[in-house]
Amino acid sequence: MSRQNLRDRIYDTLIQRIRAGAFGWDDRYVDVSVAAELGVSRMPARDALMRLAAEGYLVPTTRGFVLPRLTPAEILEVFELRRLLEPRAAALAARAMTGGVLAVMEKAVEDGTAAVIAGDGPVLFTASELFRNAWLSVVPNRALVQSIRRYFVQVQNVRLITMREEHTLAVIVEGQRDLLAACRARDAVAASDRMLRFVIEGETAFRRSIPGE
Amino acid sequence: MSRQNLRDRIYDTLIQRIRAGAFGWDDRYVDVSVAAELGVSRMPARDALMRLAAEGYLVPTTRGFVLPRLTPAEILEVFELRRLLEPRAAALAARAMTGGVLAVMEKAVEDGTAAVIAGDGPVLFTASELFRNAWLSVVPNRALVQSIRRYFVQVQNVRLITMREEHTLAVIVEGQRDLLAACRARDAVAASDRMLRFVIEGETAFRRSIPGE
DNA sequence: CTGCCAGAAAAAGAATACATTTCAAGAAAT
DNA sequence: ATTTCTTGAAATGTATTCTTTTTCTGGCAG
Repeated sequence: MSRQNLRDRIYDTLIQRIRAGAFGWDDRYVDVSVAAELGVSRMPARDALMRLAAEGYLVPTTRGFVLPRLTPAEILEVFELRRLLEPRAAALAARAMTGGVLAVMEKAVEDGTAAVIAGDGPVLFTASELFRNAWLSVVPNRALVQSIRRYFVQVQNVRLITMREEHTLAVIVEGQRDLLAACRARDAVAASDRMLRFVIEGETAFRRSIPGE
Repeated sequence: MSRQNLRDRIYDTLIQRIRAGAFGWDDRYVDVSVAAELGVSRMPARDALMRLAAEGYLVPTTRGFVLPRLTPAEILEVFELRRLLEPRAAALAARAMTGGVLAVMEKAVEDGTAAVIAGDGPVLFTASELFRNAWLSVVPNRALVQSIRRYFVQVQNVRLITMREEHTLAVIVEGQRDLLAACRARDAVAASDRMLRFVIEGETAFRRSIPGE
């Protein structure tokens, strides 16, 4: 769905890169560079960057836009948010689940399972994103989904760290499989419970990975 | 707090107007007009307007920026978010409450009480905002606070509607008074419960105000 | 009288040019 | 050798101008 105006096209391009993890912590986005690379003038690039900053995906510095560097404490704050929002969202999704979305989720779980066996973190990362986008798409509360999406970039950044451990990979796919089962059964309660457990497991794994804790 | 760059100054000016209700439902903000009025060029005005749009204060149309017209369904979605987040936030605030913030809250409740007696909606509106900003400022979870702040613009828009009823005004101040008491006692449980009740009361009042429901 | 089409005007999108700020590297002085 | 000041490059902020898109209006035809 290519939009008409350059601003949104550049926004889409950049956010894809950020989500894909193609953008490092030491890299900087500068409007002129982005504009030159994508063959437009500064203004659309600037608009896109400022929008990304307003949404929390980037932070503006006096020397380019960079990824927000989160302290462990801030990441734990996000986990608290996840505990509050995602169980409910999963419950709503399970209740409103459709066959088409279910199929997408099944495919993602299959790919994720294969990735775990192969020990391939990046592939599992992509599959997780597909899985998540699938069930979020049927949640009948746009405000709730938007809130979840807003912080989820940061969740992905954390995953890139914690997913280096063998055990974590298995936990992720296991959670997805159970959530899929709950959605297939339209069981909102089971979906809620499993999602809460999933978030807590993620938090536990993260706490383990903090050096000084 | 006069910022350095024009963009933020204009942003502050416009958001004040919006919050004060000085901007009507049929009015439009156009960058050239704003720029001419405030004596700057189009770009800072444009940046400010786009930021306001990104934050949900305005919606961009092909003929200027206007106030968002939320459907009742969308507003109810926000109420669901509030039920999920605000009780927890209130609990955290009560536990972490400080004397200085408590004083601000007390002052806001006093002003609000006077406003209810005088039947002055706008003054209560301002007092509510002060009250809310006060307790939010001590919540030790910035991600949570940010999520709440993001949707709160829409809450305020709803309040401007529902606060026309006499009864609603009293309910708001009553809720604030109880919440203040819970915070003073550092009682997180009471704060959580009262906040949940408060949100539900607001939702109920709103449902009543919907014509076709 | 009504409906449709064309043209004008208004507003946003985009590009370019100009100004200001900030960081950092290097030189000079202590 | 270290610190501080100067200077310049890099990046952001602001302004102006041109282009594109959309809407409103007026006139013409059915």
